[in-house]
Amino acid sequence: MPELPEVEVVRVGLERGVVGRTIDRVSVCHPRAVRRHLGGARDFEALLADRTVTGAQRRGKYLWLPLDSGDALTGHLGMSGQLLVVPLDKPDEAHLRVRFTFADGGRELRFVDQRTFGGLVVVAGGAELPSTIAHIARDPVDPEFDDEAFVAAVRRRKTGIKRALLDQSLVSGIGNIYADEALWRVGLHYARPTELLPRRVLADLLTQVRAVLHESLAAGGTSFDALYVSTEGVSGLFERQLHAYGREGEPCDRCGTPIRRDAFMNRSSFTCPKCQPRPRSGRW
DNA sequence: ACCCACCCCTGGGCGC
DNA sequence: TGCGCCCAGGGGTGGG
Repeated sequence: MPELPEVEVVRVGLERGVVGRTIDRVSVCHPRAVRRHLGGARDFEALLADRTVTGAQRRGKYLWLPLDSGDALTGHLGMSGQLLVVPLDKPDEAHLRVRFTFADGGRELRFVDQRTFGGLVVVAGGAELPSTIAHIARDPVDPEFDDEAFVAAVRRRKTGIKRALLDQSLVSGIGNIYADEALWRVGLHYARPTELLPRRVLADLLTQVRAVLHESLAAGGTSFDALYVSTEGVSGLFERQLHAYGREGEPCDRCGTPIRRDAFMNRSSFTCPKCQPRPRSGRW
C-alpha cells in the first residue's frame, strides 16, 4: 500500500537507477498494466523505445519520468505495484507486467504488480506535469503547498475529516495508514465534521501529517504486507513505529485503551476510543 | 459543484 | 487437506 513516503523512496531509486539512461526496448507482458494508455500496448512500447530519461518526479502517489521527447512515462503503484531496477539475469517475477531494457546494457527496469491496481501510461507533452494528474493536489511536503488554502478548502467541505485527508484533489499522498496515524497524533476521530474544525486544529493536523510522512520516509516507508519495496527490493521499517494502523486490540501508546477497528469507506479505520472520541452529531 | 457508493484485482489467512 | 469466503484499498466513474 504505497503512500507518499513509499513512493518517494521509489522516486529516489529511479533517480539513481534510470535517470540519464536511454531506453532500448519496452515489452508489455500484461495489457492491464497499460490500460490507461489509450493508444494500446504497442503504442506505449513504441513511444518509449530509444528515449532518454531526463528526470524522476513525484506528486502525491504518482510518479513520472520526463523523457527527451517531451513526453512523460507516468505511473501509479496502486496497491501492490513495484518498480525494480534489477540485473538482466535475475529470474522474472511472477507478476512482471512491463520490462524496460536500456541501451547501455546495464540493469533493467521492471514494473511488477500483483493486484494490477497500478499502471503506466505515456503522456504526450507531459514532462512538466502530466495532464492525466493535473487534478491531483500538491502534497504536504511540496514547498509550494498552500497551508491556508488547504485549511479554507477543508472547512468549506461538508464531510468527515478522514475523507478530506484521503481526497487527492485537496491534498495528495496520504492514504489509509498515514491518515489514521496523523489523526491519532492529533486526537481527532475520523468522522469529525470538517466545517466545524477550528483553523488551529487543522494547522496542527497538517503539522502531524508532515511529521509522520517525514518519519516514515526516514525509515524507508511502511512495508505492512511486504508488497511494498524500494527499487532495490528493500522493505521499509516504519511499521514498527505505527501507533494506530493495524493495531486493533493493542493498547494505545498514550493511554493504554485498546485500539479499535471500524469499517469506514470500504476499508478499516483504527482509533483510540479515549484519545479520539467519536463526535456527537452536529458538534465538534 | 460536490458528495459518495461501487468496482477493478490477487493472494494470504482463516473457518468449516 | 481443501474449498470458499473475506480482506487489503487507490482512484476512476457515474449517479444523486
